[in-house]
Amino acid sequence: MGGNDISNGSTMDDQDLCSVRCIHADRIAAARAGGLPAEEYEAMAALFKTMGDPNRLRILRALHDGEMCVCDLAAVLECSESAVSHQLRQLRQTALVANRRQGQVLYYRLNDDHVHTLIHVALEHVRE
Amino acid sequence: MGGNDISNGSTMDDQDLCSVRCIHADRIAAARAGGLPAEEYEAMAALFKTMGDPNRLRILRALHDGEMCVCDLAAVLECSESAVSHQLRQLRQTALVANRRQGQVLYYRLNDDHVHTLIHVALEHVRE
DNA sequence: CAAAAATATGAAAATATGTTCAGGTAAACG
DNA sequence: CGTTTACCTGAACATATTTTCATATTTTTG
Repeated sequence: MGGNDISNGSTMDDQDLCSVRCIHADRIAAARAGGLPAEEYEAMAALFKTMGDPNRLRILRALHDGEMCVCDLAAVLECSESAVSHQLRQLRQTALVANRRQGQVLYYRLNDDHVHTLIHVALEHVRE
Repeated sequence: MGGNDISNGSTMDDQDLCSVRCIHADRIAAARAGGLPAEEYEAMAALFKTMGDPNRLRILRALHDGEMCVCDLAAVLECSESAVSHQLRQLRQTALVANRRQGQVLYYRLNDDHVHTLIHVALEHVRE
């Protein structure tokens, strides 16, 4: 931590704010160059974080079969409607679900096919 | 909440622990029947939760180009090696990364192709 | 074999997340 | 038009997560 310089053995066209010990400067530079913009990491993290809860996954799986209203989902998950509503908000904010009003009832549905794919791949990974 | 019975209009072969208001008993029963075992929701949630952090996503993206050691990753993420090590443990526990020892250095790599697919689909979703 | 280097680990502190509780909207229906 | 029904929202509490700091472990090197 004593201001140790990096063991630079190649070109570093990016800014070299590397104030810690470095072994492979080339790969570090490459990884920095190939990195995504910060907003995309944030947006993807928000998406995955939203899917990182068993109850929200249950909601998504239930909606896979067709649209459902809030109290239906509460019944499926066996929890309060308020809890479901809070979770649906997160799912809405990450564009995983959308809703449609019919009279007093709001019907929720999956927003697109990405959800199916994500759950399918995750299941494959988990089951191996 | 006063012990209201469900508006049952179809067969409910499962146990009916539905003590809350229900509108569409058919869909509730269907969703319950089509549900996955609890462990699979838990495992998938653990997977997505692990991917639900910008820094861990940066690690995964960096490893996409090839294996890296801990201090390299710390340099890329511009954070402490201890923090990286803690995050790598989570990534190991969800089988997203694996490592290989060469002398003093541990080289980390992506464990399988699921990671690529998940990140690819998530990016698509986020960018639309 | 002792010292150095790379990484792992445990505990503590700061922050984030999920649920419940108690109201608050918006639409329908008498 | 007021009441009912379905849903939303904010605050508060409990729990989980992330980072830092100090220390342990593992492998090389002199």
